[in-house]
Amino acid sequence: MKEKKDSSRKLIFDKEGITLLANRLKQIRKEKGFTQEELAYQSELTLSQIARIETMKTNPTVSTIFCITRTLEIPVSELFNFQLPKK
Amino acid sequence: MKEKKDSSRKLIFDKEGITLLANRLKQIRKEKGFTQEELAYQSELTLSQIARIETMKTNPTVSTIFCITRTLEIPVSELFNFQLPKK
DNA sequence: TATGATTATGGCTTTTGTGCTATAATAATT
DNA sequence: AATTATTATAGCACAAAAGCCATAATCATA
Repeated sequence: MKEKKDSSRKLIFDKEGITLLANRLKQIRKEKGFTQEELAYQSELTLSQIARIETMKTNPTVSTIFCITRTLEIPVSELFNFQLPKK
Repeated sequence: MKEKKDSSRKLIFDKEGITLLANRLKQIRKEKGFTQEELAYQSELTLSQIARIETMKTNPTVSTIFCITRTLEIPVSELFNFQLPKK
């Protein structure tokens, strides 16, 4: 039988926002003196996941962000303290 | 052959943070006079996804959040303007 | 320049986010 | 009370997040 392709389905990957987030994370992490590995370990995430965020390879969930900001001891809003350009 | 169970693998679902986010979204959406459907449509998301966020059924990605804050015309940090309790 | 530390990447797997499509439940309005 | 608008829930499919593990690449610094 022919299957539906449903190829119109497209998930969002907001490159601009993800880039801004990546840069902000890298900046704050260094300011706080964490290596990616330390941040990962204390946040109970993997090193590869931290690296993927900082290199914009992934579109993290808010729970992941919450873990990170808890470790960095900053308000979540501080990690998102950037201007998202309007579409 | 016996297979590895790998049952230790657990993804994060930060219920506290997700609850705070849900409440904040609902509040701001109403203040701005959007229905869930209007917010979904203008954000190019589905109604079910907006409902799932507001009812804490999902752990949204940051790209989804970016779409929403663009529609609401607020900084991302405003949606995260809450105090995440430390673990 | 070699060595160690840190960051980046890649394959594979499992779980889950999100789309889609209905339908049910609840709130407003007439 | 009956309609209508809005919100919530549910099942299925697919794409992707994130775990795990290994290795490559880059950066410091002795």
